[in-house]
Amino acid sequence: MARIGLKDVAALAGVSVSTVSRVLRGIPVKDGMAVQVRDAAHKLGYQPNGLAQALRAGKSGTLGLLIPDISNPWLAELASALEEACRLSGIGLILCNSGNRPDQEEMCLDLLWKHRVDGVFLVSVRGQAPASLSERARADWPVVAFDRSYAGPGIDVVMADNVGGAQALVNHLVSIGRRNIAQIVSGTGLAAGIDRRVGVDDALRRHGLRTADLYVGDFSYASGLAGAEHFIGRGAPAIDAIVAANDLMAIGALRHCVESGLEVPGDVAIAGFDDMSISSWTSPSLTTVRQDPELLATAALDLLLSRLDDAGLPPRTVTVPCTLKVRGSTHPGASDQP
Amino acid sequence: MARIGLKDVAALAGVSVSTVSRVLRGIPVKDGMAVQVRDAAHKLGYQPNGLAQALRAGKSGTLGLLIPDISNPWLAELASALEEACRLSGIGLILCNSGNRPDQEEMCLDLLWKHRVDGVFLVSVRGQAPASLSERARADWPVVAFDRSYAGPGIDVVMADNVGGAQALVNHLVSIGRRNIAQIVSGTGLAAGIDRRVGVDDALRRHGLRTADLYVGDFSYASGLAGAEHFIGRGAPAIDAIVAANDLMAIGALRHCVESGLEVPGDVAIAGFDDMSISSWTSPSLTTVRQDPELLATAALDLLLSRLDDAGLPPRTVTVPCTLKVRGSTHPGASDQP
DNA sequence: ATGAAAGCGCTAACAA
DNA sequence: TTGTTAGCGCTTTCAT
Repeated sequence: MARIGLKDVAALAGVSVSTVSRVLRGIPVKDGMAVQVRDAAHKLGYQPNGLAQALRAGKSGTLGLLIPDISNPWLAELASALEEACRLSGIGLILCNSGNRPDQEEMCLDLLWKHRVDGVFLVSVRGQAPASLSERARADWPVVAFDRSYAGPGIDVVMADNVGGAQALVNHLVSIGRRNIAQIVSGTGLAAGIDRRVGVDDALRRHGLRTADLYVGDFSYASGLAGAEHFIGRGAPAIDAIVAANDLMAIGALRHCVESGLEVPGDVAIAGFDDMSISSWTSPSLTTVRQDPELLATAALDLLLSRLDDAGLPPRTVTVPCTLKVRGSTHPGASDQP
Repeated sequence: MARIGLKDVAALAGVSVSTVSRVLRGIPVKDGMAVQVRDAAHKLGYQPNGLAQALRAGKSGTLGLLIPDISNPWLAELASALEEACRLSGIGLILCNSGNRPDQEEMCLDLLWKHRVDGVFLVSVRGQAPASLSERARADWPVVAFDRSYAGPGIDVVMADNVGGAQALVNHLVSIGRRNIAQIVSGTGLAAGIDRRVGVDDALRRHGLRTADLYVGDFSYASGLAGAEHFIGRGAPAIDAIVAANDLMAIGALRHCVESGLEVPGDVAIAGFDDMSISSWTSPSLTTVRQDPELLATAALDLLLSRLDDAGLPPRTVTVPCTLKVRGSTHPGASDQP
């Protein structure tokens, strides 16, 4: 059974394909003609072939999003926000997940390219542009990256104010009397991790303090668990606060502390970065720095749409502010704030 | 700057487009020709147009996945598993997220259809097939649904053994002495929720028990929180266990109990269904029934691939077994099992 | 207002 | 072995 095309509809309606095309595209035709054609189309269950349309038009009308790990709740929230922003603009969004594998990231870019998405939102695995991206750039493929280290010709960047957020967080910890602050940083090359560390170090310095202890994680729950174990594993902890470079690690650290019988925040305060919905589900709930997915998403979409309009635009970088969310893991009374 | 096509490569290499096409497709040509052509292609930065290829071939070589909520960690894990399974088979997978809105679900199906994915994995918002699906089915669009209520012509179904899993869970609770078991069920029309309730009710009956109390949720964390509040809100709880239809609700219930100062599992045991990675991050970690994403994913892919091979296959339903995961929320000693 | 025809970029059947 | 050509299904001049 062959697919139904414009031709079939035209035959049934007794007109030419161009007339059918016009009717379907809303271009004026003789009265009565429209209904007749639409009728035939409906009778045949006609569905336009988007491939042919896109091939003809030279664009697909959909955007792509590539994320490294769909199981990371914050990335899932960012994806949701982008999806929603695109929906409001009447644009389709398709998602690809690279599972944290650089090679798979290339494959996903190829897949999106193959489907000729008009532009790509890129959250990358590493702090280094995928090799194939420079080829694409040559072909004017608009890309918005969520990592400043990608900034380059034809690539716009949206990022949270990681440095400022981290500073605000440290100021908070100091204000509640913490002086021995340990850090769980990220060993991945991602700019977000680097900037957060810079922010923390900087703020500590301003308070005349230094990082009490350091653990290098990888943004995962497991590494947060390991980090806390490293800090408090042997005897009474010499630290009174742990700052993790993201919430996943903070939640891991929190769990280790709680399971070890420590009081949080009494013995040790714990804070993360991102603010995912699950971050307020812990007991105590997690103090964190929120990087708002909606804000990032709308900024990213604006960037992409404007570049779609004018490919000659210079590379731009937009920085979105963060918000400190004080909750139970640093402030006993604030246990249930959203 | 025009896009580079086969024609341009052909011109540069001084051959015809078909020769270029052959070289790129690995079809034997005269020695030396291949390198020369490949060279030209590389020099021009040629990238094949997947749209044209797919249009020509009548298929895109990629599959689609439509999920209702990317922020649901279990769905994210299912998506990962499908992605991985497809990757191993050398097939591309693109994802769409309907954000739990039925209208958006239709739009996503349209989007996937527009991109002419060769088949679709569908996790639906409701226990009712999207209207547009029946149109597609007419056009031989292979669909694998993760909900038995979608079973129909041209639609295969993969599901976990929800009834069996729920029964095993109740047997466990009874074996540890619980007799007053409350249920947080799901009010959505999804078959999974219905089946789990059937399994629980059935197992209770076999033990000569009945549901001690019931709350109707919606598979969300918030509704789990509300459910537990409903059960234990007023005075001492008359129940000694809570079974939720999924982990998200169980985690909500767990948090409410812990925050209320109850001992878990001492005062009340809590169990869920699904087994997401975050389910073992709670304190105590959550007893649950695992429906394995890998198992479901490989079964679903098998179904889809076989139907791609032979569209005439009758509708099939595959049921995958579940595994009881006993952890700290029902069994104090089991706190850290994976 | 409508139809014929060119062509988007590619592959495959057919010729040479 | 290689080139020519006819479409895949659609939109869009260009004639009519």
